[in-house]
Amino acid sequence: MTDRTVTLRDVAAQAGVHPATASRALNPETRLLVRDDTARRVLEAAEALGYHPNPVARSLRTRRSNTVGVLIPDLTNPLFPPIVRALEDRLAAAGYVALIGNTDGDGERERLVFQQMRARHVDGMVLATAHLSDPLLADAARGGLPVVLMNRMAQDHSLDSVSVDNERGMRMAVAHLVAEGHTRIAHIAGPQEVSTGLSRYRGFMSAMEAHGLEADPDLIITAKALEEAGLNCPADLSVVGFNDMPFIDRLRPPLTTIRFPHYELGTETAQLLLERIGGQGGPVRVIYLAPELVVRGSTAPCRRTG
Amino acid sequence: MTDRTVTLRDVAAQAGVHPATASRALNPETRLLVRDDTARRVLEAAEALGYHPNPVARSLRTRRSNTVGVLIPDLTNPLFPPIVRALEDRLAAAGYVALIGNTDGDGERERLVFQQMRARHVDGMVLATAHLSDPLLADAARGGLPVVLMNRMAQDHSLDSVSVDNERGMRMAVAHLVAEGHTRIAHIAGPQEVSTGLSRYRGFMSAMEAHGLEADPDLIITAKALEEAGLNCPADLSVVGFNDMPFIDRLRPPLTTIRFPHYELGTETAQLLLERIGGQGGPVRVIYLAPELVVRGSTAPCRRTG
DNA sequence: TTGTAGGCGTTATCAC
DNA sequence: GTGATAACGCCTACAA
Repeated sequence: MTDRTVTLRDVAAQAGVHPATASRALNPETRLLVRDDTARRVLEAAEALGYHPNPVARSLRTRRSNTVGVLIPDLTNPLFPPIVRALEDRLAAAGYVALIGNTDGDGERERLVFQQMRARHVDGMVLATAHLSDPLLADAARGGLPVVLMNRMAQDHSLDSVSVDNERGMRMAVAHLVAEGHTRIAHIAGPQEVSTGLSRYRGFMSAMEAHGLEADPDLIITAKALEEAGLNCPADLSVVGFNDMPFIDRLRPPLTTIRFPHYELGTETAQLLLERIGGQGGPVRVIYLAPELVVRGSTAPCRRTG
Repeated sequence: MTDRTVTLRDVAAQAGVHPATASRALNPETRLLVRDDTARRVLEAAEALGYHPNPVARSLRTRRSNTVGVLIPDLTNPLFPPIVRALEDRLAAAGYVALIGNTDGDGERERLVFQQMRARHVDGMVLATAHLSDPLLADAARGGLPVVLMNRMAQDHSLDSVSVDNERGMRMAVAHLVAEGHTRIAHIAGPQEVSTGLSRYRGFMSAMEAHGLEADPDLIITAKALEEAGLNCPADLSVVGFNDMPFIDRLRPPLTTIRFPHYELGTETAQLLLERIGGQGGPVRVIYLAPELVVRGSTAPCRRTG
């Protein structure tokens, strides 16, 4: 039993048919073109020889790599592991593998990695990076490469995207605080150049307005170091965080958060991309996933009100 | 400017040479076989046409995929993102990409994913999974597929491996507690079937012995729910954790931990694998990476002693 | 229903 | 130094 890799010819020879016939028998899509017992013979031969089709040869022929590129800023950002895990699970179920590229938010690296992945002939791309230049995207679209944006949207809604609903999440946070009797509500804002930061700001402002509260400009803060200012949470103030994470319930006090369905974000993205790769057309889809409010110890009724 | 993919023939035609010559000129390894100005002409033509070699065709011909399989239990285990990130960084620098497979510690899935990756003709494998059957490993070895174990070792040291030194880490933990005056030291043990659990147990026992302390069997515990038993840390007892993590310094009290160099674990593993893929022989290498003690608030001098 | 033939894009082995 | 040729393993018109 030598270890030479067994090829389609070997299977065909063993089954006493032509390689073309063996190919047809082995491929579920074309099996019906071949007589039943012939097919069976081929299948048996393949099994007996331990035949595995060479995906490289197949790719060269079919011009599909069963491979998908995924661009993220940084895998060690705790946001991404569940997303990537979900992507890989869903893709694997469809016979695809993901090539992960970390860009660290560097536009130049994004460009580079994007092109390397195109060079590797990925069948589609998932983009979770913020700065990717639109020329590149337009280029990909023109070349017919399916692209799905993840947790990020095209300004003009010109591309498929799957995101969590940051604006809605922020409204839930504000509503919760209002329900606890709070009226002086601050917003510690993230960078406004990326869509998540902007959505949250928008959500904050619209929620404040909806509740008839004034958003004090002095309470829209960009730094993040006020816990140590001698204030006690939740006695002196309530805090709602974004993005639930492991261990965040072990802080003192446990942090009330808006939890986003990150795993599902990956699943939905993969699903949409697979449909596009499969040739499914249709209008651009912009999908939002709803967040959830997880109430813990960092929020409490307002003392002045309660 | 039609969008047909530009191939080597196109470049050759443009440069007025034979495709074989163009190939030689384009490949750094063989460029010296071609006359300088010819090479330059080819390079210019390639540049002008925006030529990118087709890696699939190249793989088919050279039987190398520039691809590496990585089997881990679960990417969402916070241990793995830095490791995987490091692997990908180092591999990317060498022109390789990683295919990640999550196995959830399920032996059957491990087998399956392993074989799928072989079928995809990966050039090497990184295995961070515990249960992989040795027949499979032997099979891979026999087939000449480079394999490096990560954070796991072959019992008989028959395979390359890179691990953090759990035993040493445990000895550091015990030594720290002893230095604080503690003598009644418990060990909350992980599963003993995997090498990490066993190494830590061994380290614990040897350290206790080295310090002339008796390891009370009642204090070797496998469950993990004793913090809520009305004990105050660090007043009533000191605690040392394993595996430093984000946010673990925000617990109350901040957890003293043994920190392992996870990023470096990935880097070293990738490095070793790349060398093996590159045909570098030599004896089996078993590499250990040293841990570090990070003292925080969860350990304090023993009251009885101090 | 099955066989024939050609090509996917590249590189390796010959010649010249 | 360069060109011709074949082959990597597979798929798919087309012909029989």
